[in-house]
Amino acid sequence: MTTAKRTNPDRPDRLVLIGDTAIRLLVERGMRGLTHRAVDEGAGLPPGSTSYYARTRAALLEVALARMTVLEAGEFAPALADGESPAALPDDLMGIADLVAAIVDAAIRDGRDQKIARYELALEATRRPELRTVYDEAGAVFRGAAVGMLAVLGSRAPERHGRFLVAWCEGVMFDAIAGAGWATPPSRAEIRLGVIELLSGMLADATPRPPARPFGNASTSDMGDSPDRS
Amino acid sequence: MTTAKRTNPDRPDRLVLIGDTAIRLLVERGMRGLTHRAVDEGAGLPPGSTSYYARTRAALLEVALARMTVLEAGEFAPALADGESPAALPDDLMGIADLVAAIVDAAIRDGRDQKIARYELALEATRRPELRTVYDEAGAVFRGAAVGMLAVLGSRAPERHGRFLVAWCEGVMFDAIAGAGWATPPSRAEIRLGVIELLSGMLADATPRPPARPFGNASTSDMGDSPDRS
DNA sequence: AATCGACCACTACAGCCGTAGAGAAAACTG
DNA sequence: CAGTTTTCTCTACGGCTGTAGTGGTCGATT
Repeated sequence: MTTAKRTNPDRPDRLVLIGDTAIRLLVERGMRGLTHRAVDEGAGLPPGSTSYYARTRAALLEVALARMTVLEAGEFAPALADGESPAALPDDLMGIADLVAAIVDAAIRDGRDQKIARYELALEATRRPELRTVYDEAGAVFRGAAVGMLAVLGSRAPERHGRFLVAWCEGVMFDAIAGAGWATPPSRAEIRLGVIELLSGMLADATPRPPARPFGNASTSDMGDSPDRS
Repeated sequence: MTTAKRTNPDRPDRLVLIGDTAIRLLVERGMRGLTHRAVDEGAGLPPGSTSYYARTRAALLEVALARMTVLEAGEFAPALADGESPAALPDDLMGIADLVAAIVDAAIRDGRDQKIARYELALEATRRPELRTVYDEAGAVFRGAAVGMLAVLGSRAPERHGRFLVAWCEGVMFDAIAGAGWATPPSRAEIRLGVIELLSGMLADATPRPPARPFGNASTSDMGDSPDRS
């Protein structure tokens, strides 16, 4: 429907090259620097190619966003679940703090460009509903994992706590990457401390012993994955 | 030095009109929609006016950012300090939670446009050092207040805690405004709960009785928890 | 009162933008 | 190997963008 002409999997199509270049341009020059011709040039493609694969500008943005979703999914795959078993997630506070700190620290240090491009597209999605959809789906996965972890820890409000945990991470990352704290980003140890404090505040009145079953009792429906999924 | 021709206070100059219009365009159409001619049109000025007051595009961005700094300062003035007495800030956990929740809630609900423009400029500042400066100063004020409040509450690491409190707020706001949680922003009560949990987690090992002296305007020097640079 | 200088409106121009379409090249079919 | 369809390259065009410059208006100065 959008513009992706060929989804043939046996050719790693120019679309991913165009998407990667678009993301790079977004980071280096912002929304104003992302143009069809700039992508052609930046990707070493013959002039007009981008204009052919993404006829309109909206289509070009969708290509970039789609590519970014793929990249981000691949980024969290090793951390969240190697196969698709969420049981690989840690189930104690310290383990979760380690994991979260590792993810945030990595995002600040190595994933800076990724994040800037994401913010740029998030802002654009403010004005383009068609981007919003894709964007939200990606976020739901992340949040689902957080809700699941909070549930395992015995939180009495895993939905809200998971959401605020994600928000905390997002805020720390934004501050360190694009905010006023860019000059002195927090160390990984500081992040870890922060996560521990946040979680222990949330769990002050948690059920004393976390339930034995992996995940599964969040207030609303989706929240992550059921224990067994085919 | 930048481009502000006239800082004469007795004429509320076209510069503020231009700045306001630039901010509005930033929100409605993004960076790509902010052009000299669009500002002329949007502000009802004769064509060429914006191009005269802000000869280059960089100058136009600075006008917008300067105006936004003023607007934001005016926004927090009633909440933070009417004169400049920080003693008006609450000094107990619940009072602070109320204040923070009120600020964040207001930002999400009434200050959405303000925030979007701010994010847009923050991203641009990633690539323009001259914007960075102004931007950071505004953030420092906010963070300073947070550090002060945490110090009053007896935090053992007010620098870090204040910073993470601000980051938490920033994350909640971003999520609700431009992030995946835009559809269901948290209620003010939920935000309040979140702040209380965050603060109580930070203050688990706080000094039992908070010090009596009001603040101390912790800029960067004194109370860092880690051996950091000054 | 004439001059002068600041302030401002308007126009010009070179360059880049999104997008469309015509035609070349390649791939596929028989 | 001829024909046909798909995939791509290249060029064109109207419109918008940043920015500089030119001349006009108006108040202040002497």
